[in-house]
Amino acid sequence: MKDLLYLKDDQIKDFIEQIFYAYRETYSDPRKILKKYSFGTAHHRAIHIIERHKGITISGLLNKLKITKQSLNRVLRDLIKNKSVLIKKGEIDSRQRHIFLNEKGQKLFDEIFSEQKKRIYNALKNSDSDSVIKFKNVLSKIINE
Amino acid sequence: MKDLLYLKDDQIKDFIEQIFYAYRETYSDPRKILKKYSFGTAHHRAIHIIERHKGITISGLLNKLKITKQSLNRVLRDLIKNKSVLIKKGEIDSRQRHIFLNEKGQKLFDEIFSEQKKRIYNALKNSDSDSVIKFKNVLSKIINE
DNA sequence: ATAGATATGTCAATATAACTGACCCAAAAT
DNA sequence: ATTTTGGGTCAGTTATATTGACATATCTAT
Repeated sequence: MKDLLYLKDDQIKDFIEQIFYAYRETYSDPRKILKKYSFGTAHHRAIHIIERHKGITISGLLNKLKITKQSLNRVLRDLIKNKSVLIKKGEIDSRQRHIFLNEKGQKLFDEIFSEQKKRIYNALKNSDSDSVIKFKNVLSKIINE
Repeated sequence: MKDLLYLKDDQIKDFIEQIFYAYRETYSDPRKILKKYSFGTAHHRAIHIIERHKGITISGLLNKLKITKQSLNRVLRDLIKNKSVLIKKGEIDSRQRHIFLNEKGQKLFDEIFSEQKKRIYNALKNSDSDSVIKFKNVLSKIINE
């Protein structure tokens, strides 16, 4: 029989609490850097996804961020004004906009990432690869539930 | 030599993105229930921590939530007005306030939790206990970095 | 060609949750 | 007796999101 002790409510409650802390800490590390550019976490999240999904469209970004287009628009306007982000019209479908980080944006991303990286890197460097794989798998299952 | 392939930047960037999704999804599941009571995620987080740390003081709560006392005060005022939360003066140090969920608050918590539980439970039920333990360990390391 | 659907942009008002800064009181610690 | 600590509160502001309405250009299907 399967041992389901680890699925007791208290364990699940702990996970819910821990997921909150992990998110909060991971995303608060680069706040000083963001502040230098007068950006906030909303800008950070957009930059992160644009870097990971180069050329993503507006609706693609909306699906990942799960915010309204009005909210996204404010963020993108700031990033465009700052010349961190470049928008290209779609070649196949010219209604679409493809979003890229330009050189300035990539440098900003790198600066942000180097702050965030420390926490994750240090957490993982003493873990075996099996732990890391299993961590990733469970995390994916939580997201795709 | 240790295999550090899994510590490549792209892998770490993925984790940063995944942690955001995991947090967002986990905490958006019970929003409809919260809305019924005119509460938001700020109230939810407070309720969760009060349930997990019964009798916690104001400063204890502030340390866990990492918000200002002005912010916490708004949330607690709402919870007290709603009669979900009970405040007791400290017996040893009467400046302190110990915070508890009363019956109504516990019922609200249970309702919220049952919504959140599904996601975590389903994610974990088909994982072996080793995966769950390792997930927990890595998560802890990320928080305590 | 035209009608409808889709992708995006934008105006305005509002909500939520946080912040800073300034004070206050009561009780504990020194 | 004085200082420090734990907590409460007023006022104003900022960051990020929302709802709702409407506009424009382009693509798709008939």
